Amino acid sequence: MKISEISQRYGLTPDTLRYYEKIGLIAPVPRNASGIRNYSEDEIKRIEFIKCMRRAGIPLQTLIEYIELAKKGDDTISLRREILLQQREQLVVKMRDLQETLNFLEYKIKIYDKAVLNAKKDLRSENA
Amino acid sequence: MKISEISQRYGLTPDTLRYYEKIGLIAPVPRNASGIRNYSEDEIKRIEFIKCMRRAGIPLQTLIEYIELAKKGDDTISLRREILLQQREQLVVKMRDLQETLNFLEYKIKIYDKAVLNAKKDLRSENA
DNA sequence: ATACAGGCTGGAGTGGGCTCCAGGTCAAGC
DNA sequence: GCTTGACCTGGAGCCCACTCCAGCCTGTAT
Repeated sequence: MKISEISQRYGLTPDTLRYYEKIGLIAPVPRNASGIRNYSEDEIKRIEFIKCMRRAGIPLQTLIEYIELAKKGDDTISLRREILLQQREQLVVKMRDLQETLNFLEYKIKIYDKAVLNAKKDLRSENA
Repeated sequence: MKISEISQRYGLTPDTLRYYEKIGLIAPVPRNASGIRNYSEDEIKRIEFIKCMRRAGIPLQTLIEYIELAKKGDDTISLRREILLQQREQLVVKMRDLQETLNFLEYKIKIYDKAVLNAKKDLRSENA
C-alpha cells in the first residue's frame, strides 16, 4: 500500500508517516524500484498500534523505547511488560482526572441551565 | 497570598501563574505597595478552575474565550453554556478513546504475562 | 513530447504551553 | 550599611509533535 492510502485509512498525513519513520517509530518501509514506499502488513500493524497509543496521549518517546526493546528480541520481554504496566497506570490516573473534570463540568452546566431558565422567565415577565 | 504559596498549593510554578495572567486567563492580580502580587479568593477560585480544566487537557485558548465571555456579564450566559457543553462532549469522546487504549493495553499485558511465564518455565527445564 | 499527479528528501517553521534568564527592586535580618 | 532571598519585568528559549516547503524524480494520460 502506498503512503496516501495508509494516510487516508488512518488519518495520519504522509508527512507524519514519514516523520514516524525518520524518528525510528516505524522501521524503514520497503520501497519499489523507483523509491516509493510500499507499506506491508508489518508496518500497518505497527501504525495501528501507534495510532491507538497516541490517541491516549502516550508520548512518542515512550513508544520509541518500547519499539527499540521489541527489536532487541525476547530478552526484553519483561522490560516491555513494565512499560505497558506503567502506561496502564498512567491511563488510569488520566481517566480519573477526566472523570473529575467531567463531574465539575456537569455541575457547572446545571448551574447554567438554571441561569438560562431564569433569564427566560425574566424576559417573560418583562413582556407581561 | 503570595505567588509562592499559590504555586505550592496548586503545583503551578510562579512563572506559569504570571504567564496565565499575561495571556489574560487570570485578571491582573492586586499588588501591595511594592508591586508584589497578593492573590485573593477570586483569583484562587479562578486558578482552581483553570487547574481542573487543564488537567483534562482543555486548551488555554478555550479557557480564555470562556473567561472573556464571563467578563462581559450575563448576556453571555448561553454562549458560555455552549462552550461547557462542547467541552463535555469532547471529554466524553476522550474518555472513550482512553478506555479503548486501556483495553488494548490490558490485552497486550496478558500476552506478556504468558510470555514471561513461559520464559520461566523454559528456564526451569533448562536447569533440570 | 509534455503536462501532471504523486512520491521523495533534508531542513526549516509552527503552535501550544510553558520555562528560563538577566537585570532590577525591596524588606528583613545580621 | 550590606547581604540575602523573594519578588518583579520583558523577552528569549525550549520541548513536543507535527507541518510545510523547495527542489527533484518518475509513471501515466493526452
